[in-house]
Amino acid sequence: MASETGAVPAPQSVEEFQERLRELGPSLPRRMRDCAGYLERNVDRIAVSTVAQLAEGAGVAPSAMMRFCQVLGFSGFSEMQRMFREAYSPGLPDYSTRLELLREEGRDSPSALLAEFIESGRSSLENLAGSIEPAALEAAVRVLTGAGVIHLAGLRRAFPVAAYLAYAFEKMQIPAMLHDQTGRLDHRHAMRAGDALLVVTFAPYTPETVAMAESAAAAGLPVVAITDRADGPFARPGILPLLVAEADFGAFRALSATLSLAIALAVSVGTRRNSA
Amino acid sequence: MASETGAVPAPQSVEEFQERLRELGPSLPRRMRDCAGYLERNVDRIAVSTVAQLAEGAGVAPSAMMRFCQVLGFSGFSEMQRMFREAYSPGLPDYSTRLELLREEGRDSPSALLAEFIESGRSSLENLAGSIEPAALEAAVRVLTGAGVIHLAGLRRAFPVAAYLAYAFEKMQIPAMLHDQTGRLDHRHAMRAGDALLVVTFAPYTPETVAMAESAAAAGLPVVAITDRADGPFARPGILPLLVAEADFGAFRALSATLSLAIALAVSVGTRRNSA
DNA sequence: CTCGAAATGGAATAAACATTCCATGCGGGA
DNA sequence: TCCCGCATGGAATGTTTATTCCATTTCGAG
Repeated sequence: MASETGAVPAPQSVEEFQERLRELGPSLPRRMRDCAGYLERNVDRIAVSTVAQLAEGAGVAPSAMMRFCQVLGFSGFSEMQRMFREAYSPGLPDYSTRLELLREEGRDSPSALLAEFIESGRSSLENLAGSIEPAALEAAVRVLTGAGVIHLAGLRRAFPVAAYLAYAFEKMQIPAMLHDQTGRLDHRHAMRAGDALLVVTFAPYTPETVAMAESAAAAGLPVVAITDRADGPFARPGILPLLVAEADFGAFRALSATLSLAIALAVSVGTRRNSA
Repeated sequence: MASETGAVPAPQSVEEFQERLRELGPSLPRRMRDCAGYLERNVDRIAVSTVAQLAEGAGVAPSAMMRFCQVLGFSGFSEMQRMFREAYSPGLPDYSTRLELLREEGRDSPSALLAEFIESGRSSLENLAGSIEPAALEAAVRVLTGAGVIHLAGLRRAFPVAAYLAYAFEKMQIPAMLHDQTGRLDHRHAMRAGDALLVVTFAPYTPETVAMAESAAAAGLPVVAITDRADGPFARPGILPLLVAEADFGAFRALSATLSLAIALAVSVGTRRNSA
């Protein structure tokens, strides 16, 4: 019985586990597929649940869940759970403890404030991971890769993002121009056919930035907009919105998610252009 | 037996739990103190361990660990563990699954790249939470709160941070000046007695920024430096370094931690100045 | 429609586990 | 020094949980 088809070697890590789930997902009988689906969507619960709880969540009998573990190559549920319990630490090992300690410095202390910004940054990042549309991102990269000069616009609190994009493009030797309104100079006529515009702006939108996006779109240039609302002034043809919901604390936000998105966009474009 | 001293109400959340641990830590018998100490340092393992495992880790008998749970106000270990297992979800519900999905778009896809930046951002934030010195932060806030004009310097990849600080201070109506080197104009003589300088720079340091910090320090102005290495040019009297280790992915970093620190600093200063 | 193989759910069994109880040890006060 | 009371560890117990087995159902091929 050693060389049977079912004698698979059993996943050694959470990554292998997820891979296995998806690779044999479709070829499985119905109840097994229910198990696979539920576990895939609730990997994080495996370490802290009983067979019965997971089975109920998946809508199957406990024995079905058991058999599923064995199909995956484990000797049983316990062995599988052991793997998850051991791999459990890296998540937030003493992260919340650290935050706790920072907060304890006092209600209005700088440390407590920092803890809040760290926390909102973290939740913004998680949110971004779940809400970004890979297809939209891919489309944006394609548009910018094909452009002659990439024009960058972003003012007020969006300015740091635009500035960082300008730095990154320059580093990668990609033609880009930052429209920073120095001297109130409006360089919109620097945008020529074949160029593209990348704007960054959040509600309430800065009029100058919106105007620039509209004039570019009217001229037929492709426009990519990093923004925070789907119903803003960028819901019109010719403009490709990339949504990022940044959690703010008080009147300010830490821009973690926005900058991550921006830099990923820039590096993708850079990689693709320089390898062509 | 309702009004006995030992009839404590039992913690309802992880925070309350930690608080309770610390408040009755010193007053406990030896073995109980061992339990408290070990649990405090391994809060994250409680949800995924058995009594026996925790007891062994703490170097006590299982029954001692049991009694400790009851001292805390729980009916037993199971009740305590239930609390931790339930409180466990909010952290990363399907966060790692989302990242996994993003990565699967393809090795060099924009989504996969974004996932990497999100991940390094998150780890930078966690790192910052653990490495920041509340005392140093407090000192920096005090220095900047007492200053006349706050001068801001940061070029190249540090420029977005300096720019965001300038935006935040302006919003809060705090006198600040961004030294952005437009027109190669060096405004260092705008720094007068009573002012302070806040610089942002990372290794390899931009010479202009370093020079500005040195000239300010030489003139006796207080200088706060947001930077990434303790052994840089800011290891000298008169300069207060705030260290932030930003994980970078490839040649770029997402600046999440740096910006969080910067904005926390700015808001702290703003709050304190405007309430005075 | 019929047969056979695979799948399924539920009940029975076995293992792991939490919890309690009690005998023993240890330290502090008289 | 002796005694009392609390603290402690280990064994016994009862409960929860995993696991296996088997009767029944479902599905697909002929």
